[in-house]
Amino acid sequence: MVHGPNLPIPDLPAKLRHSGLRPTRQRLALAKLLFGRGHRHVTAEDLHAEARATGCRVSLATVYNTLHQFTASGLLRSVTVEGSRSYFDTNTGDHHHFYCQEDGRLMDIEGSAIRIAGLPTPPDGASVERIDVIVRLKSR
Amino acid sequence: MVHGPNLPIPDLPAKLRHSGLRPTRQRLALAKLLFGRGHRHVTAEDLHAEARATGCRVSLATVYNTLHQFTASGLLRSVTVEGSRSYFDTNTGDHHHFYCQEDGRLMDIEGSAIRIAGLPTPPDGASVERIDVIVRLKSR
DNA sequence: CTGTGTGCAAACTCTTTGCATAAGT
DNA sequence: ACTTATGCAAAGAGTTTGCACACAG
Repeated sequence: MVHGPNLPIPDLPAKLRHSGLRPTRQRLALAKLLFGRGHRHVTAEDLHAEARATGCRVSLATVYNTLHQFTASGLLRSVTVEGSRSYFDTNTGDHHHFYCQEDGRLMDIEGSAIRIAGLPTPPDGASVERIDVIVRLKSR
Repeated sequence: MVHGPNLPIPDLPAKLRHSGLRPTRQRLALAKLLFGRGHRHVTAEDLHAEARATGCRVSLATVYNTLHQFTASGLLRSVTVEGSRSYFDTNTGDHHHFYCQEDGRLMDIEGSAIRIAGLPTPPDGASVERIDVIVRLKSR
């Protein structure tokens, strides 16, 4: 959790403006859902459904556009765990994921918790951009 | 590399039969491309194109079916690196991947090379099925 | 023969795009 | 006003499915 349950909502219009995005009604509504409290992992469909449920009229295309704009601005990070769906993660810091295959849920693993040793040097001319660790879970 | 460049081709019909799959012309042709020499990372499109190039008449649907059957039988393993494409890996042993984002190429990292420390205990009722490490590369 | 596998084309899912309309500054 | 964002619907990529025909045992 980044904000406690009842802390003041961060200044979302400023956050968007700071990323060069106009704080439109739709973007603000989506930002509120995404950043309003704690970290989240959402798919476009998830967020679209949530937005509609809270009465915000927004199209799925706009949700996709917005998620990509937020990702490009560094407000979100995308997580790939399986082919079909794309997940977007409000935690843009150093961390990894548990992935529950049964229900398709993601959980953060603190980046500082995991230490990776013995990584070979990358091929010539290439450098490491990021390391993603996905711990796939099955229910026992 | 698992077989040297000119070692005898493994007994593919037996390999398939052992997995409960009838060694049909198409499956044998695909198995030969996949397992004929060394480890490979292919997409369905890749394999389909290769098969056609070597004169094997096989449909894309059959390539998908075959890749999934091989995966279910443990002859292949699927690797997810980004939403759109699915990769299939002939290396079913313990290992991880370099992923070159520019050209979409995968390279194996020996499983014994990497050591992961500090993994938190999985949530209650869940156990670790597999850990995937993807080292994303950018060209420098 | 008998049942499994294959090819084709159509369906399906998730995602992106084009263009007219609406909204922000 | 002027520019950027949105909605809709259609297109697009990758993958899957249904069914008649073909082939392996």
